[in-house]
Amino acid sequence: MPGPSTSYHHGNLRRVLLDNALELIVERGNYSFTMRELARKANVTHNAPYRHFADKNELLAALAEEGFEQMSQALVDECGSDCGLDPATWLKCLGQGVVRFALRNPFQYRLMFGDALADARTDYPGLMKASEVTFLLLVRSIQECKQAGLLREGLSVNEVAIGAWSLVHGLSSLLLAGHLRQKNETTTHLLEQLSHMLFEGILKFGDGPRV
Amino acid sequence: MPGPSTSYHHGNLRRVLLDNALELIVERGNYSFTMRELARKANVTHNAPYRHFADKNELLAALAEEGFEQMSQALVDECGSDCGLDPATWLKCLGQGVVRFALRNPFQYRLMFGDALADARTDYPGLMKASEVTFLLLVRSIQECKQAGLLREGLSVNEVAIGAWSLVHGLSSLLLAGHLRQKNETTTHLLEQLSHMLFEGILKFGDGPRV
DNA sequence: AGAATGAAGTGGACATTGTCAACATGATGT
DNA sequence: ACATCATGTTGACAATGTCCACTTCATTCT
Repeated sequence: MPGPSTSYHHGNLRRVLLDNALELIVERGNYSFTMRELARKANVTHNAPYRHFADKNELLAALAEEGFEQMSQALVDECGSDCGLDPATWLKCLGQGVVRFALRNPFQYRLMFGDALADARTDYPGLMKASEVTFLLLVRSIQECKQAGLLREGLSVNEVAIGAWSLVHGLSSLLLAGHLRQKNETTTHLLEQLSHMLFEGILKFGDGPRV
Repeated sequence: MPGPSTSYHHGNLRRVLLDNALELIVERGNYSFTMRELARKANVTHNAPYRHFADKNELLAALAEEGFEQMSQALVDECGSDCGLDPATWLKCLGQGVVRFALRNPFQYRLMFGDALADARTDYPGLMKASEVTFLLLVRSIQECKQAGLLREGLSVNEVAIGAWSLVHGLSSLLLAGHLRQKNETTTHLLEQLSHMLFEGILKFGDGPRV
């Protein structure tokens, strides 16, 4: 039963903490919130949050994990969960989907790929797992390209996957960090040009998917 | 005169703070050092550091700025400060130089491109300037390519610059974050493959620089 | 030369935070 | 009915960032 809000046990604290944390991150553009602050916002004493997260990093890791899950979901929604007819088109959709997700959810994306967790990332198996699932989507689309004989000679699936991820993540990252003057070109135009560039680089017959 | 270390005025505090901060960052892999800690390490009272940096962020920004300056210097050292004979070779050298700098100075690179400063980046003009100087190196090499008639039809210098930066920064970032299993392939082999991929994508005659 | 100004460092006070230990509450299972 | 254990509470403590008033010293102005 959805609880009497006055009960001794909150019953929903973990979720509330995560939601409030993300809200504060978005509001302020940084990770400066404190655990005690979260406790106050949830009408709970200063130590209650620590029953759910050992420290702030563990909470951030949980947020990042959810971010990967949302991104995977968004990609499947937009591009389907496997190659339809044309694997190159699938790859293109996935790549552009990543950038769009980043622009739509800048703070989650930063959490997922940024250095807030840095080397500590490997301490959170759930997070590692969630990120690998996402990566695998892109890898599979490239495997399909290879099987369909679309890749240039001498290119391994792994190399192309790294190249595609680098391009896509690099663009997202630079856009979010404000390193790129957005100039006149709309983002969608830019996405088209870069997709084209990549496909010229990796596909046998250049020119990318004929859509 | 280089001072008696016992004098009331430290005389060199700013530099010492920066050096010690970077040392702590490298040691711990995060930005958890405190200002008071830096003060103790420099044999100075807890408020002295604030005469040089308004807060921790300003200190981090200063470190990032020096990082950009070092990277520019490294690139010029390795690749020269302008196109020698072949602009495509220059571009290739610069791109690979960025990745190598990132791998050599992972913590500085994270500081420069990571989200420690995030949106606050624009608050530090010196940092913005230093980063633009670095970016300009790559842009100039691409302008030279364009002038030499090497670029494919329909590709603007700006678009190619964004593509090249994205690829190069994305790779560096993913490598440092540990998102890529390094697998068998040595990094240098990977760099060659990705360079090749990019050049196939942007150059008229594919195949990249003939070196 | 001597005074004045201001940059750099000191010292103390205070609210806030993370952390630890002991305790209270209530849901769950046998 | 009772024991157990996850969840939340309470109180204490050292460390931190921040504010303010004070000191030291180098530079500049007259």
